[in-house]
Amino acid sequence: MDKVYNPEFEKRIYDFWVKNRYFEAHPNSEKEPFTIMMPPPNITGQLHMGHALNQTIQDIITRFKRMDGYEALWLPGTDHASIATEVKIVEQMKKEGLTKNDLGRDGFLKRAWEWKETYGGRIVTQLKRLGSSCDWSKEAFTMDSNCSNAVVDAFVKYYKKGLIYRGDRIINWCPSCKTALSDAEVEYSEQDSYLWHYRYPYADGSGYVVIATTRPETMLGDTAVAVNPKDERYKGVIGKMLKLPLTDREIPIIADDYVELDFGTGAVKITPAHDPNDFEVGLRHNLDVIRVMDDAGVMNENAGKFKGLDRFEAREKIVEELKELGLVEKIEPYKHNVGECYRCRATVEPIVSKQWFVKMKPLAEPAIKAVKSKKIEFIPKRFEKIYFNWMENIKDWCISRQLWWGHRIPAYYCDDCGEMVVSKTAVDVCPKCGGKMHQDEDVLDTWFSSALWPFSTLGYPKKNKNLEYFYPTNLLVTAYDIIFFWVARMIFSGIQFMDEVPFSEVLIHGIVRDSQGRKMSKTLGNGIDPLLLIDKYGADALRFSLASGIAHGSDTRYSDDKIESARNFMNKLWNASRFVIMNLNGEEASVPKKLNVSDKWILTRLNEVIRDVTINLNKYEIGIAAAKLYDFVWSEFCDWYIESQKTYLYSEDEKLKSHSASVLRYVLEQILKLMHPFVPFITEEIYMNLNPDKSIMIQSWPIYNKNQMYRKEKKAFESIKNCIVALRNTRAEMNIPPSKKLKFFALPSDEAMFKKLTPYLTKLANVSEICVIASKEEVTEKCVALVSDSVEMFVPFGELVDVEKEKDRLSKEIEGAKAEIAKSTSMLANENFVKKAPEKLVAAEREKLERAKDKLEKLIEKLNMFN
RNA sequence: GGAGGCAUAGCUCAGUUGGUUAGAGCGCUUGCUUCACAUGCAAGAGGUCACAGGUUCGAGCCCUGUUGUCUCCACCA
Repeated sequence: MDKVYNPEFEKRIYDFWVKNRYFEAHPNSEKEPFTIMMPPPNITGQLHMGHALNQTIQDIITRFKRMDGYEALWLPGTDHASIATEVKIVEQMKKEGLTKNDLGRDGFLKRAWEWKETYGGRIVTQLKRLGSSCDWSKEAFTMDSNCSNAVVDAFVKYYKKGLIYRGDRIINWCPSCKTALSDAEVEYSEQDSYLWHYRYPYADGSGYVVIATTRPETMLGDTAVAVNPKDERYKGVIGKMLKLPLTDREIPIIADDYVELDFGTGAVKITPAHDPNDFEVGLRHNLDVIRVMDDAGVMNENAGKFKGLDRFEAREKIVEELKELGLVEKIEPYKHNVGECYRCRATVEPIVSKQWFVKMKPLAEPAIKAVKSKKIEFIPKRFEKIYFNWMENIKDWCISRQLWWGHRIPAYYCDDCGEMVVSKTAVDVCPKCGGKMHQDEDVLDTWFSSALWPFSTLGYPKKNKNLEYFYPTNLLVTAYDIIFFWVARMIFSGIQFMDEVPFSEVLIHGIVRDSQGRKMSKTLGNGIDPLLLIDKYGADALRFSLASGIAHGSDTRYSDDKIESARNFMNKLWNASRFVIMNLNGEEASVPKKLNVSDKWILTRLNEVIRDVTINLNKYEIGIAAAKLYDFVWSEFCDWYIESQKTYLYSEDEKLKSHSASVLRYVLEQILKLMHPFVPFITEEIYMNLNPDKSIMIQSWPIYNKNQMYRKEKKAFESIKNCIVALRNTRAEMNIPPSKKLKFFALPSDEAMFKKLTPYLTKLANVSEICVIASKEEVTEKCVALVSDSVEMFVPFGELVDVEKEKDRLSKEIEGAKAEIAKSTSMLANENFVKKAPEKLVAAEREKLERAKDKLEKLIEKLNMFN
């Protein structure tokens, strides 16, 4: 083994795992399944830190469950990402001077599939570098035949149940992508703008009404002005006609509760074709719907002389003309939220258009119930509130997209009579009039297919063994940003088509921010490429740094320090293993019958860690488990156990050497197994070094063994640790060089136990001689005295002792002991404490007080020795 | 407008159901090339647990309020 940890073995090991098909899961009646569906990354995607975190968490859980005896399936795949991919390809074509229409639908799709073949696998290759143990034999793609069948099946079933309809509604329109968007696909951001106040003159010339608007260009589509029926200011004018400026139309003043009394002027222009609220008002009052913009956001023929102008140019022009007409009352600076397309950032335009919708209320109801009844639990729980809030206020889901890349809507229209048929298979002839049928041009929202992911990937709608065995799945692991897009929709889809919720637990994690806490983004250029980190530090170091310090649902920060620290930990594990291996002489990992105090201590601690880490992992407390392992491996196994064993390993006694080597190997192998889910590569490399051709990833998870719990020896060893620390401490304070061997007198409380522990003292505190005494009278030299629970130590430093310094030190210790006594005394003097606190605690407090008193007494004696 | 998170050492964060003198990593200071590891070892400095109340024998933890900060949802033209 190399002296320094070098993760170059990662690729070899991953290939080994894949070759041996260790990641694959199959229906197995002997075992319970544990299934995780991977959130499918977009085929346009490049691995980023968010993926790395998401993958690390899923892989830790999958590997743990696999070792813990489950048939663990982690099913991977990719998403066709309809809009994102189409945008990318169109951009690419633009560079060649091509447009979608140049290629036509078939030509474009051919190109899109080629693009998918070229780039779609890139993200998958990248995921593999993280060590993800997913079952690649089941890899799915949202547009493969399985998933596409599921989409068509779901659409038709929804339609037959009356849960999908087609109609003219106001939807969010992206004039740049030229498609409808769902509500979830619009992101709002506050922008500086103006609130324009205009005069709309009465048709009879008797004056005017002032309206306020943030979007002057839509005025050309106004079909009314609304006021609140309770508004005294407008009591008499309801029903009167207004002359709509810049047009030859007249529009009525109507009364509607929707209008707020105290905002703006109390009079609102109503544009049903370009505002969701106005659309509703329009329905209530039977108003005309006049679209003034086309699909590209350019003013259309209804805009009169403004036709052909871009919407923002039109805004300026209209304001200018109104000014000239003297109809502008005032212009106030105003901040308001503007909706943007989540893909291309263009300002979204609410537009009335004919689209397909999923009726949400009937779907939301059982989906809410599923979480309320705890069939599904969110971890942490607070995200359930967010989920309920969304589900309870949900509006119908616009699912049609005016794109080509995606699942084409399985609806067919007759060219002659207009008859519509929704069908799983192509319909060429109209069942009504025999005319020619053509398929709907639109495709489905990309999230329509992802909503089916937990069962479409397992072969739905075909009944099969995988679906039967692995569905419903156990756990979904995702960041909080796609709860609405994805998690919620999977829940109602699962209930709808499988009659069962798709998973029982949803583990929500945060996002990875930069070292300053900012979101990583392309525009900020603060993104960190995980692949570069893997090259530099290794995937294990990246995984461990991500796993450390994460808590359910909270964000985490990336920093170079963190990953370096993780890499150093890998180096520590590597070198500890190297040390153990170097000292092996054919020993197996075994626990001898007769154990010494250090063995009993490390075994006790090992079992405590096994118990705790198992509990933590079962609760998905990955950050806590990682911290416990880090501390145990570094601060206990390496710093104390390995160090203590040197006294045996460097002795001449072959039996002692061999005994120590066996236990070291045993504990190390248990550690490797506990660490494996977190850092699979290094643990596999070391394990195979110890056990050629045996893979660690298919070994059993360590089991807590209460027969290896030795409380007395644990206490004894820990107390000797304290003595050693005290000696080192004193040495440092007294400026005694570490190389100088110490001699001292010891007055132990339990002599037999103390004698068992002296070898460690000798080795770890660099002590040459310990003279066990029965009474402090035997100490004649000038000494530094140390008091601990189990032993009093008198260290003759001779000339090196600085009397004043030592007196200071003792005085400080005395102060500490006094403070402790004072606190314990007052606690015990409190009747309520003695009466109400658990007996165990009161007893512990009494014992503590006794110990402190004893210590104080001894310390005072010591101090007196100097006076 | 509504909902939620966070506030603990210089920085990043732990702190499980309330119970020793509140911990770790990084950084800082000091000393060590001790035969697994300088990606290391040892020692040290550093905290009014945001603020104000309350519950309790006991509060970093539970409750109420305040302040700061971040996020999500809704959206009044």
